[in-house]
Amino acid sequence: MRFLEVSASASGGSHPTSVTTSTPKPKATPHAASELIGDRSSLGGIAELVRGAGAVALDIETYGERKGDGLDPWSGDIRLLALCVDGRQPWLLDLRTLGYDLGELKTALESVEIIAHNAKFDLLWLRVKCGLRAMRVFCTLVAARLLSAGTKPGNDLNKCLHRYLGVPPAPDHSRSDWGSMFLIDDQLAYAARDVAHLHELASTFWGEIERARLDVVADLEFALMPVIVEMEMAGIGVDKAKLREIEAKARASAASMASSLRNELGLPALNPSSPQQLLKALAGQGIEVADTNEDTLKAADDGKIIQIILAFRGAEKLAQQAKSLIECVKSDGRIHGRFDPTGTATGRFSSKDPNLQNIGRGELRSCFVPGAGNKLIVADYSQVELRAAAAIAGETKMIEAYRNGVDLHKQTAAEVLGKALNAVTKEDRQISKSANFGLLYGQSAPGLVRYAASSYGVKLELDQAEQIRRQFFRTYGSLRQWHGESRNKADAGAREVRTVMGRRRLIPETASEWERFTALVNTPVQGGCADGMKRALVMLAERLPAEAHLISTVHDEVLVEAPEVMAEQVRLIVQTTMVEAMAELFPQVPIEVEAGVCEHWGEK
DNA sequence: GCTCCCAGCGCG
DNA sequence: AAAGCGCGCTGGGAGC
Repeated sequence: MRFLEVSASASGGSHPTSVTTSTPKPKATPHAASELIGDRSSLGGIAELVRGAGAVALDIETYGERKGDGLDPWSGDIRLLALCVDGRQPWLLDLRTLGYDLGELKTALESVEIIAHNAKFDLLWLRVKCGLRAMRVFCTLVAARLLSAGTKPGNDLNKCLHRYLGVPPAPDHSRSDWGSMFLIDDQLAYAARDVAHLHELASTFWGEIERARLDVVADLEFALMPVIVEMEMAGIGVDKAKLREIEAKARASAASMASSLRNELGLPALNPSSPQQLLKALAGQGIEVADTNEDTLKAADDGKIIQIILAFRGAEKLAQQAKSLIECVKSDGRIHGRFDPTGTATGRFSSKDPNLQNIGRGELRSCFVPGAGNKLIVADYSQVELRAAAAIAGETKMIEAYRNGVDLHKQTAAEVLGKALNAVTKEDRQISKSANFGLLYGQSAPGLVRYAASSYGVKLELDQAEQIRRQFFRTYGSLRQWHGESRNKADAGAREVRTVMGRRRLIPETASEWERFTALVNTPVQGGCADGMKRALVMLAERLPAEAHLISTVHDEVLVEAPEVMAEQVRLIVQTTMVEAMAELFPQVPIEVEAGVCEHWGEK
């Protein structure tokens, strides 16, 4: 199958670590003797040995003022670069003495496979500080996560070394002071130990990956890693002044809502951000509710207080998000959020610092803008999870609709409500939209009522919802059959589920039958689409002109920044590449991508 | 003063 | 009997 070849050029298809079993294993000796290298004349020799080895284990230690958890290459510095080729003692390079120009060593590192635990972290720093562009990567953290997806065994290096190689845990010095004039022996021993076992760990992992038939998806993840490093380094431009305006406005609005709330309730000390206090205050007004979340409040709407509470929350959330975005802007005026391709159980990305995958769809998105002379290309898959589900279940009725260019939500409305296609109202379509997305993953009738209300503002009676649900599965019989099979597997105690690419999610022994069922129907769809998106990103990195950059991705959406003069050309590349990448995983169903050239993210 | 968990909510 | 899934961030509040 062609999709097996996606990473061929990037990761080489074969891993040196997997064929080194004939060469002597690294001697896991103590490393107290490791000394710091601060002399540039050593770099050439090290480069030569690295080049000859074909693969090098790598780890860095960083320092600088950290806000909260974070330390990033735009405010911090690399102190130590630890390298190790198989069978030799590690080298500890003092970059504070050597500087960031690695000379021949840079090109050597770019020509070999780099083995690291959480390689994306190290590679981002080395990319920003030293200009290093890794070509081939083996990340032992990614391997560990692919093997353990769906469970939480703890995948930090200590735990992996212990679990897979039986190496006893050692004290963690990663957060010690790496900026001081002299590093103590414990620090050096720690840095050396971390890289010393990586060849053996990678070799063991590759065996496990192949045994679990996760090699295809591992190759994809490894090929993706340098692409994500480039994306994080590029970052995304923001209009800071506009963000400040939004924050100020939202904050003022929240304050005014809060005070009118205190007035209405006669509670001058009320903190409307406290669900506890709110619950009590509402009870005082005769409004008895189980909790204060949005759906519950809407259901108990008195026409006055509830409205103010919701308005307060909306304004508060907006102010918060704007504020945290402003704080995330680095010295280059851009936001360099983190994307974690193996941050979820299903294979989707997670995103943090800031989370760029939950930015409100309102005015906030218009603050994300291209740099001078550039445009944004904003592209997203159209209803991709529904298409994937149709392909997986073999639901010809849906597939035919897509092939014929029929509006699927409208068709579902017509079928489910027993109307003619041209008699379907806007509200009918909205109901069907929530049915399509919710029922797909096992949503019940009461769940459908809630979902329709909160996501689409559609009021639905329970018996209506039950009717819709029945009719939905009567219409889409193959979908019902797929659910039935999944139900049977769940009842039989299924312990894993896979995407078409072979990505695996383990189902814990302790999972209930219901949890098994939802994992069984959800993962192939969500994870399968994630696989397709990741293939698209790798292919895009190869196809985009050098002046264009991937800058963000949100599950089914991609943002690219490109010079205005080539924006249209880039738009076309993005669109066709995304379609191609996904279609190869789900060839049964047409895949569609909408892509536009935009002045800001909110423009769609 | 710090750490941890929960409720609530933003997105796909 | 009843049940959509997947995330990260924030403030409140409890506990140390």
